Amino acid sequence: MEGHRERKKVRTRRALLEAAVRLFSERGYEQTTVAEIAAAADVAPRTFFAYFASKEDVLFLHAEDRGQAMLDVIAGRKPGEPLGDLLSRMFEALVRSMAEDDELNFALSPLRARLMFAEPALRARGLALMMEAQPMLTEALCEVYPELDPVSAGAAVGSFMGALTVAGLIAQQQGGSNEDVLAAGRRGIEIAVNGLSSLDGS
Amino acid sequence: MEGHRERKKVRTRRALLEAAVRLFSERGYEQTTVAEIAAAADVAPRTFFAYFASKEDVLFLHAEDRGQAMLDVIAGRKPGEPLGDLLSRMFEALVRSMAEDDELNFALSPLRARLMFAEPALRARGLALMMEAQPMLTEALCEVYPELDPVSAGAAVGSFMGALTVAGLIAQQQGGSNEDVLAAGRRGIEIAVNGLSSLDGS
DNA sequence: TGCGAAATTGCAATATATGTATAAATGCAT
DNA sequence: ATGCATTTATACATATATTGCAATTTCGCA
Repeated sequence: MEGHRERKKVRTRRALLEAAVRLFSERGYEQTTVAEIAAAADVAPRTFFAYFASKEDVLFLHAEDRGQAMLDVIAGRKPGEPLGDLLSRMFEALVRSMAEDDELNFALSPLRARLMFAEPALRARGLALMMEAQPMLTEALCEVYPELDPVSAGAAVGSFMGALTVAGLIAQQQGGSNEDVLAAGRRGIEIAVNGLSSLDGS
Repeated sequence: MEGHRERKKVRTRRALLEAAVRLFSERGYEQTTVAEIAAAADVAPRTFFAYFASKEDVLFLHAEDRGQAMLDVIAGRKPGEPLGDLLSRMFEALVRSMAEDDELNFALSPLRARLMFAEPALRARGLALMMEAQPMLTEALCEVYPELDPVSAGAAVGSFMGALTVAGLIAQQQGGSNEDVLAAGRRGIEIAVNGLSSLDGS
């Protein structure tokens, strides 16, 4: 990866990324144009699209890595490990992967979280990414739980991801901190594992 | 609703709708432009946006009605009714609402399902609509289950919707018929209600 | 018939995104 | 170092969605 060329590419990418994040922070996502990002990074507007497929993509880097992190956990199911345990481990791996996420050293995650809450376009994109991952997770799950039919495996993945996502979303909407959101996610997992019926008699 | 004016508006809306659906079927969603839809409906391109807020909107009519149908079921919780029973009734109401959905008489749902499977933009939109509804459902649930904290209620909604959605999605990806998809959704509900742990010992 | 409201339209403008061709920068072999 | 090949950056052009505004047409009704 040595060479002037590679280093310059990294520098340009970083410049675009920093410019985008700064402008998004200052003026909001919709109010920032690709042309402005390019200008702030001192490149031509067209060049932006050589580095990022779309304006949204700036905020969703390494999404595949996170999917892969989840798949890895599933593939490493311990013998006889119950579904809930495995999926809980998967969640913790996801959190860890997100914490290490930042391509560069400044914190992208908080901004993304803030913007995803405010900008419908970004919320939709985040959801879509998560949803697209679920059939893959389902397939992986079927392989390590051969007794599971695909529909049931899909239901398991959907129930799990849905519970932790919406629980986290509610916590965030109530003004919770990152830790609160995380705790809500874990609470969601618990409920998904034990079933909704476990909420009745409490 | 009498009057030449109203009738003409309905006719124009219908013409746009039919043209859009036909063109989407023939060439796909991305390959169809708003200008073409307008031309096929014999109106000016600008007029399209007087009837539909966006190109996507053509395929997501009455989404609020379906959300309302679900909210109505929640608000009508029978005394002491368990969470799972209520949510199952909600699902059946949703299915019924979707069956009655078509604004006009031709079947929009199968096309929408097919296109949502093929076109990422539409998939994202459908997901977003569903996700946006979940906090509302959560709030409604909290009102009729006062002992439920918001995060748990959110987890319940998310688990439920996630399970039925992904189970249905998997069934569809496996080439299932509409009935198969519906059955998968019910199976997903069952799993969400009983909990993922119920899948272990089977 | 003619007035006022509503619908339709045309035109302009902005933004994302993509294709294409050209120019510039860079790596490499000689 | 020089020249060639490859990559990168850029300028230009284009397609499309979407919105604002003004003009115009159409319609309902007094």
